[in-house]
Amino acid sequence: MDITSFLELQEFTPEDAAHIGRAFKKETFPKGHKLLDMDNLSKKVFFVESGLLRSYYLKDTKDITHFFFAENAIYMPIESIFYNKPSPYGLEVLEKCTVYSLRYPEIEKYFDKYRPLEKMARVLLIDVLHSVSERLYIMQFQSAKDRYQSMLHNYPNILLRAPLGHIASYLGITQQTLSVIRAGK
Amino acid sequence: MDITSFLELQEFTPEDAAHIGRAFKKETFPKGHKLLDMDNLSKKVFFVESGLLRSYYLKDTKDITHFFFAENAIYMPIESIFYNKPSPYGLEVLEKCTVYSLRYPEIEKYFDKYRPLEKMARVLLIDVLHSVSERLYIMQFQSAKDRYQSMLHNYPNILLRAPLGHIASYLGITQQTLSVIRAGK
DNA sequence: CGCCGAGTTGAACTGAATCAAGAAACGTGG
DNA sequence: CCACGTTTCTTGATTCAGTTCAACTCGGCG
Repeated sequence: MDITSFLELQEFTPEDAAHIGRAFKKETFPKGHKLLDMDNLSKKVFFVESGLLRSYYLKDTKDITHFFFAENAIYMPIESIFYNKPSPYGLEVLEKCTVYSLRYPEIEKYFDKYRPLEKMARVLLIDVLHSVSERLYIMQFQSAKDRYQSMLHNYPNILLRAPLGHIASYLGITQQTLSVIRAGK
Repeated sequence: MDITSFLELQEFTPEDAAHIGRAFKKETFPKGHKLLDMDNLSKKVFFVESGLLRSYYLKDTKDITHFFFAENAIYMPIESIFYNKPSPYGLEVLEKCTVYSLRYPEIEKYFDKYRPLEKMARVLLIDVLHSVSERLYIMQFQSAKDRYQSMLHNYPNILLRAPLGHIASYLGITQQTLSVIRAGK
């Protein structure tokens, strides 16, 4: 879905949606491309039209997947945007993707003119909080197998599209363990 | 610290701080008192002047501490406030406490009149997001001993004030394990 | 004095990590 | 289209951190 259609679903009139949508830059990137490096300060907000991405970081020397972003997902580096600090997370393309991007300060300028935008920003923040809270719960109490089941339930499509190693680190288990689980008992 | 003094630290003029502060209800509760029951819908926002509280929920039949709240902390049931759903968390007094409370919809009414309030609400949300993210990281990668050390570093005072069982469930380990860790070696 | 909740300690068990190979799939160039 | 290296995935043996279960200690308090 393109960004204008997406905005139309968020209480914006078609005209406003089109106008805001035009402010974003549309780009296409190949598999393997790094949209953001780790420990970089960028205030860009990304909207994914198609494809698959992941945010990641290094724990000791291990590459850990922090989150996956597929169609219609939004990624924003909270640290950099609101605290003006480098974000520990990099952003990498797993499947050739088309994304829209715009720096947050530019978006902020539209807040006064387009009222639903500010609400949308807050809802987005709460959604992120929500998914992190859910993740915390899953990590704290579920066994490796249960975590896999949770993911199967919440993001079945990603399971089919992302490499096993990335999924394992996202779930906080080793690739070997995930392989065993997937083999089913 | 009383709520008016707290607000004065947040970009409010003393007059505005006093005015907003007066809208809150100040109450004192004894140890053991339940301010909120589990699975209840309440939109109250709490500011802790003194004492210690914890939010908690039941996992299977086990009582799990979700978070501790001490002096100057703010608690708000995000689920109920923003999604109008019952919150799974209860709120219990661990040490006799004095708290201020006001329903979120009332606070919202002040948004237009007192501009910094909206920003404060957002900063608060981001702070919560921050602490949950940090917690997720700790849970995902730190050993039981490291988690204890993290808590010793981040909230040394709570370690001294809360019962061991509550701290253990907060850290996602059993009381026995925590006891062993604390014994050092 | 004996009870009660809170904390400690130890033995046996277990889920998942680690280490170590090997099998499959994938893509790139000849 | 095949050959080769690289990346991805599977499988098994061993090890270890943390759980569970169960008994025991300690300090209040009726």
